[in-house]
Amino acid sequence: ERYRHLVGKKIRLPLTNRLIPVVADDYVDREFGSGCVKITPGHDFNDYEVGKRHDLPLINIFDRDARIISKPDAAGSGYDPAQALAEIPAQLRGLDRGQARQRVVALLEEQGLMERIDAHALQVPRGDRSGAILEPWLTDQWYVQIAPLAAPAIAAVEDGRIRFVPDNWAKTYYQWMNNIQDWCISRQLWWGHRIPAWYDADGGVYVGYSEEDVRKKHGLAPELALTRDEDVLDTWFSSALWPFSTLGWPDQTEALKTFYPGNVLVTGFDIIFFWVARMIMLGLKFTGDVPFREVYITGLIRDENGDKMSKSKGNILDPLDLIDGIDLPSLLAKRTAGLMQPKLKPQIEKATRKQFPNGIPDYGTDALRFTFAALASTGRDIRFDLNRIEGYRHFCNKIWNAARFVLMNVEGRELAQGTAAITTLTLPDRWILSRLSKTIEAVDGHFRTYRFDLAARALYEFIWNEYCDWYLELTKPILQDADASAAEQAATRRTLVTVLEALLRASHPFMPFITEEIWQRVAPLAGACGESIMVQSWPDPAFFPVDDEAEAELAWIQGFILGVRQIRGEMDISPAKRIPVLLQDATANDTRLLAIHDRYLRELARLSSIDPLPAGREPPPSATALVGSLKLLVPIAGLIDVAAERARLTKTRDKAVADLARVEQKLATETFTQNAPEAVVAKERNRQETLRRDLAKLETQLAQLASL
RNA sequence: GGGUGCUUAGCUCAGCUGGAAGAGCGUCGCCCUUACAAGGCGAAGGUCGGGGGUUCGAGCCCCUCAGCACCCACCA
Repeated sequence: ERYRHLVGKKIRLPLTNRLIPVVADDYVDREFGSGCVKITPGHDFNDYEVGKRHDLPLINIFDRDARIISKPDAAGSGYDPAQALAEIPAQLRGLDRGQARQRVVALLEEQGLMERIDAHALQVPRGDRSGAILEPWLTDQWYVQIAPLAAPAIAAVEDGRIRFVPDNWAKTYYQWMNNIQDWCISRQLWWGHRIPAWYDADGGVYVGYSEEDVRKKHGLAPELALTRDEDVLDTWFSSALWPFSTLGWPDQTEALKTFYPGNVLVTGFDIIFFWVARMIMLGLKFTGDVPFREVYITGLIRDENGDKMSKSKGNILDPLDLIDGIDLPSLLAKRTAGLMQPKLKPQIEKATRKQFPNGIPDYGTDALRFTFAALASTGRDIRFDLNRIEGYRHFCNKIWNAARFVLMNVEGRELAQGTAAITTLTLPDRWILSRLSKTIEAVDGHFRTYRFDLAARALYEFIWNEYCDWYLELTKPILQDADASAAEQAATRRTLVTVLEALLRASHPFMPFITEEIWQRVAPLAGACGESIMVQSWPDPAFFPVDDEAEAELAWIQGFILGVRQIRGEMDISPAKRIPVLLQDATANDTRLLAIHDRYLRELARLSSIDPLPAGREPPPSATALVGSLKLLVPIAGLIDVAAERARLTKTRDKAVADLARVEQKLATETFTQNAPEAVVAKERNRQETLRRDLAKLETQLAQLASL
């Protein structure tokens, strides 16, 4: 190696005249520059390590304002402070670091020692708020020895006394805890818990709860002057004391005994190290028990670009602004106020103008809250999308309107009471009660597993797609039909209210305000009493009968109506126009259901008539839909375009052909029929049959169209 | 350098123990049908990042490659 002959010798450092040793170390990249570097163990992390390996002295040349020292400083070790000062050229003393660096270069040039200067990019640490370059500086700090705290804290998660939800976060926790360093707990800030250490004039240190405690503990004379350490505790040390700050300690207060440990801690994954782990360590240390049983870890809200929201980046969304709305000028002012780096202001303004050209509309508290619940899936990033919150504002509106419909139809009218409320239930009543029961059950389950997104979705789907889209529509033929019996109408009204009241209670955790508002009017009709929905019990799924038969029958009705609607939609037939429908191949069950439920089909599908195709009669040219084996025919003469219907049927046929081919191939594979569970095979067989049947009907229909 | 996670419809994301690809928003048609046009009805749109493997069967399990993100960093 180039410089091997120099290792072990000493070099006289220019400017300071100090003799320094030449050492060899892997840290230096020999390919870079001269392959040599001057080491400064007192002011660089990497150099500090090198210095430690070669036993170099730590020399401090900065004061606390990062100026070159102008008087002896005790910081550092292995070198005489007075000599360190003496070696610094007089014209550098007291200079700011930046100026000092330039002066050093100038001095070297003056002395003819500068060969050349090459520009290169180097990585210097910067303060993340101010952007200022950081200078490592040797100081005395307080440390907590971590190993004795960490071991029990690791064990507590390993043996299940603490459970992370989702549980893969335990890995993150272990990763950190297994590699944890001793903890520097002293901070040079003016706000915080002060370090409980006192010094006497000779540098003696005494630690205790208070000065009084310290004097007693160490038998110090009252006249001995003590000064308390100026430093404060690390924020996370103080935070880790949270259970005790709130419940009391070191005394075993009543509150501590009652409420410690808590059930669940809710926090973001970025806080696992900072807060969760430290609370566990200190909790175990001081009480012997864990501070909580479960830790529910949420994702982090990010902006539309996926960036973490932060004040200094100016991409924060204030929840209040989403609730109440904010105009653009106010939003701009808010995002650019008090910036640590004012130069970012134009950039932030530009981005804000682009993203919110009209400010932010007022979405309301409920919409915001529901949105957060819906977004709380198991992922780690949540990209905040205003479209989502807008959608859920519409959902709030939907509930409001549904409630209006219910109140309009129920208030001041007769409701079924007692057994009549059960015995006279219509099919839609039985169906919606069954669906309600299952929905609550599902929401219940999702709450238990902290899947607020799935719980929110289950409610959303039930309320919008089942209660509003189907049930409310299905009540209209009954409530608005002069021929419907009073008993039926009363039962329907009862069910409208019962289901609404229950779904309000189920939705209340997600949408506290709108549910309360509506509940106040609905509760008396539902026979519920109480001051507020807040203190009502959670709906019990067992209270609403599950009725699979009703669900099956209603599915048939839906299939029928959807079939007609599809024809209508594809053929561009006005929803207002009533059309006739003919039926072919009706089974006994089809005929039975038709007879009972005819009114729902007529109204929801907007039909003028429903007639069986007389036996032996050739069907007229029609558009077709299948409900099971039942064939719906909408005569198309003068109504629709034959080519369009042919295209539509062809598409359906092609899909059936493809599906059938796949199923048959599957069933032809011996290994499948041998190895797959019977239920799965049976399902495929069933599907094969259905597809064959449908396909036959579709082919017939297509042939018929072709003959036109 | 070590670790963790992500990649599914134009966008934002679900998809539970492997058994026929889903939602919202957006798009395209038809509708102001007396709860709701912030709405109703219908439709289009995906070779589940690439490649291998295990399996009768893979969005899901294993390996590998690519891209992205985050955490820790004297040490892993």
